[in-house]
Amino acid sequence: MARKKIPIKKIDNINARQVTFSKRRKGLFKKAQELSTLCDAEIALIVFSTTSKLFEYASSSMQQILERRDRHSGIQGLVNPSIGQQLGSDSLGILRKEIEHKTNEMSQLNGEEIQGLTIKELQKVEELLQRRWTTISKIKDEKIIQEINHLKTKEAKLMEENQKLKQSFVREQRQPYESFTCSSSEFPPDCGCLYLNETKMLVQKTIVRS
Amino acid sequence: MARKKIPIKKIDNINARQVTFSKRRKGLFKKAQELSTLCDAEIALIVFSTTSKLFEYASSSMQQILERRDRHSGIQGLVNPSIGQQLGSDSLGILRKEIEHKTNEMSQLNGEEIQGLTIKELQKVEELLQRRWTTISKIKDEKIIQEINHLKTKEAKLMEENQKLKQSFVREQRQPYESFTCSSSEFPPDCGCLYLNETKMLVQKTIVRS
DNA sequence: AACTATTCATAACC
DNA sequence: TGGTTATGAATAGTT
Repeated sequence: MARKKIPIKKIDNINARQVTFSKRRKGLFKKAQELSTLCDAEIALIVFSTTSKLFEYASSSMQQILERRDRHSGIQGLVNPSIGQQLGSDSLGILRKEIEHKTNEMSQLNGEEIQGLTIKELQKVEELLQRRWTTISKIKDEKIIQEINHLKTKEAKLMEENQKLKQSFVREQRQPYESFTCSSSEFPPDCGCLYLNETKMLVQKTIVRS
Repeated sequence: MARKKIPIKKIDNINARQVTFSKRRKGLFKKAQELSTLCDAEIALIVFSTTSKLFEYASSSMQQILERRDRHSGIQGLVNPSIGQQLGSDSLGILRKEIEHKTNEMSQLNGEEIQGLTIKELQKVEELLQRRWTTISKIKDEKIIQEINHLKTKEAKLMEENQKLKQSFVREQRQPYESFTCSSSEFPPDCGCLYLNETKMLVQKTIVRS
């Protein structure tokens, strides 16, 4: 964009690259800030130079934005949509909306009047937000577990009915019905295993690192 | 930057704001990509629109870049980074104790060394811990959803088998099988709840601060 | 760091 | 939305 057009590929000359990095980085950050202001968008920008120096910009709090992204990514497309639309998906849909709503609520509280607060007030708000988050998190977990329990109940009923059907065959002196699905060994059915895996990952994520 | 210079402040007209957002966002992402290519920089860009839609760019892997940033911001060697990957057999109890131990370790570490840290360092630690929390929370959710999906799959299979059994009755000129409901459906002590408790303990020990 | 000659991005208009 | 254009901004090369 200047005296000459340059191809968009890695600049060979180290010095030129360094200069370009400085100039363009500055431009990029300015653009990010402008977009954020003009359009009321929440923006996080992280840049590592070749020399591993870190530059970052965040329209609000970097921490907050990354968390928001975590949640956003976490909620999307987690549920297998091909199976059982009739059952759990509605409650999960509600759950999804609830989380979204609460999250927005929090964002608003954060963004609005934060400038006029004293440190003590900020501490209180911080505490409040933290508590709200735990509450929401708890509610969410409970809902999901309700869903699991509901499914387990249904499974149990189905299995029982299934069993009785098979027994009916036997009673009727028929040849035993040949089972064709549900070799329950293909997937560890029990929560013990789930819990184990969960815990393991938990340990890794918590302790290992940095 | 066009027909007229506009002031950098929130655009009032909602429609105009939306248009500007689209255009400038595109420009911003292009610039980010160019900087990354030209200068061999690692870049992550996260944008939330006013409508909470997420747009993101990462020169490599977003997760990787965020982790790199964590590492960069984090205090090095604060936590003992060694724990075995092995974890063959049973021993929920052992695992639980290990978590407890490690968690205590962390608390102690936090408590002991906390005096020697500057405010900036404390902020970084705080941010790191919170991000870890969200990460764990996300992983947990994914696992639980997996469990739900698994149960749904199982349910579908059972229903199918059930259906075929019933059809067999019909084919055999029998009276249609009469559906029934079963009263007690017992599932094992719920892993979700157990896990949840575990998580909350961890969260409390991890997050409580300042 | 400045300074332009250029190219690029984009505000307004369709 | 999706294109066009006149103009303001960004910047590559130079000093």
